[in-house]
Amino acid sequence: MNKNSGVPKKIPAFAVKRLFLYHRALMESRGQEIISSDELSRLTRCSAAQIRKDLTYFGQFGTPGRGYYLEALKKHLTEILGINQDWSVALIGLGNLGRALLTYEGFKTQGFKIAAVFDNDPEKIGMRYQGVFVSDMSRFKKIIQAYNIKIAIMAVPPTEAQEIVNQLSATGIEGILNFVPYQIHAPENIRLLNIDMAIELGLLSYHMTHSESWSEQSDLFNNN
Amino acid sequence: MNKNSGVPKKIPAFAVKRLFLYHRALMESRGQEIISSDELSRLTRCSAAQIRKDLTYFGQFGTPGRGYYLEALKKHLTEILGINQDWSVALIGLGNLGRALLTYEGFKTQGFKIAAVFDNDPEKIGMRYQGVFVSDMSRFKKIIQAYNIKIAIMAVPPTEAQEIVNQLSATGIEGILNFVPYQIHAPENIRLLNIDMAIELGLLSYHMTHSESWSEQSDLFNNN
DNA sequence: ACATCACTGTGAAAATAATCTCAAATATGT
DNA sequence: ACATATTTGAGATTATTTTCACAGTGATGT
Repeated sequence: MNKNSGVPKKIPAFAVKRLFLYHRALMESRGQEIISSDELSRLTRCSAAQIRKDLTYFGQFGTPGRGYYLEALKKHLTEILGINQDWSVALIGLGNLGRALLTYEGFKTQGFKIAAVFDNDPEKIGMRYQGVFVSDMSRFKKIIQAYNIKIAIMAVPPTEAQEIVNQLSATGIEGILNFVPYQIHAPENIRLLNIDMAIELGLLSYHMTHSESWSEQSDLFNNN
Repeated sequence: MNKNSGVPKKIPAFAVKRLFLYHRALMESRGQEIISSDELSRLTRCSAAQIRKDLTYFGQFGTPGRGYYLEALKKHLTEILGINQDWSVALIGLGNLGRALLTYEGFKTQGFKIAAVFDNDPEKIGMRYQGVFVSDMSRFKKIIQAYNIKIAIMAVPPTEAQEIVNQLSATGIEGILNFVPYQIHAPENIRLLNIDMAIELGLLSYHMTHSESWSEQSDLFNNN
């Protein structure tokens, strides 16, 4: 029926997130030709059945009686998740968090490269950090289009965030990874994904004090 | 039936996460006595019905025909989420990300205070950063117990992460907010919550290139 | 006092996601 | 060539979460 025929219709949002987890676990695995869903289950703490089902949303990659060929599966996941292609991203805001994100190794390994940095501090504009030139925010459009940037990482003070998102709308940016702990409203043409570290910490503490009423295998704790 | 009778049995994990969102939106609201689920819906992009249902997991806070008294609801959420109490947390790893987390304002506003910092760089040990003393990791137990710390934020190199988690097990730490992009296995007595910034970025790019096959109102994008 | 309006709280229905099961497929050993 | 052991793939089942729809409730105006 659905043997690799393009992209199937309904893929659970969570399945994709888990696929990234599987991918990472596979990348950490070395020196074996084959890996079974059961082994991968132990590595990721996802059930073997779930792993198999998640994979079948995208095709048939396994060999019954054997398992999955490690390198082949890595390759498939890399393609499915789009990690094979490189992305140029813009970093907006070069405060403490911004500087940390600029040097963050994790982005590079997934093909993300910070190609442009924006700030509105005159002291920083014109400087280079980690080899990347810092531009004034008034030059958003020109630079984002010049580098064909589709994704922005936002780490600015809360008061500035909404205005920046509004401005980004006209630049060709299609997605924003937002670290600003403030409720932002994104225009239609932009996808906004929030990482709120304070909320995560709050969630952890809530969970610690209320573990009884919370299913042990909560998604929040397995898939994040 | 279940009128404030302690904590109800089954609360969806996501409901709690959304409660944090509601709380933040309320904190950003000023100058009105009452707010309706409909107004809060516009602020948070969660449906009004969902807001009402989420709230009723914890009690009845509204007034039919009116809405919710803003200050009273803030207070209730603050209590439910445990934001009224202060938490001392430990920061492990004082690299670029660690330093950014040390100065992150978002934690403070939710009652989290970084009371101890650990690193194994001799250059940093013994120094003060942001007024907090940096200790050697060999002194985990003593310091964590002295400050009655229950939560650790981990931002160390991937190779060290698992070993540190193993060590934390004996210190009284009950929860870890992990920023290390590596599959960590936590012992029974520790709750591990991962924030993988690279995966989030990957998820965003996947979503951008596959928006058709993805429900617009995906949880991953609304509740994070 | 009564009618009207507005909005909550909640059971029921729908949608979504996870788990269970097992037939089918493949390798391995005899 | 056949029996056995293993593991996938996927339909069926179960569980969970969200949405729907409206009865019930408090406020307001006449």
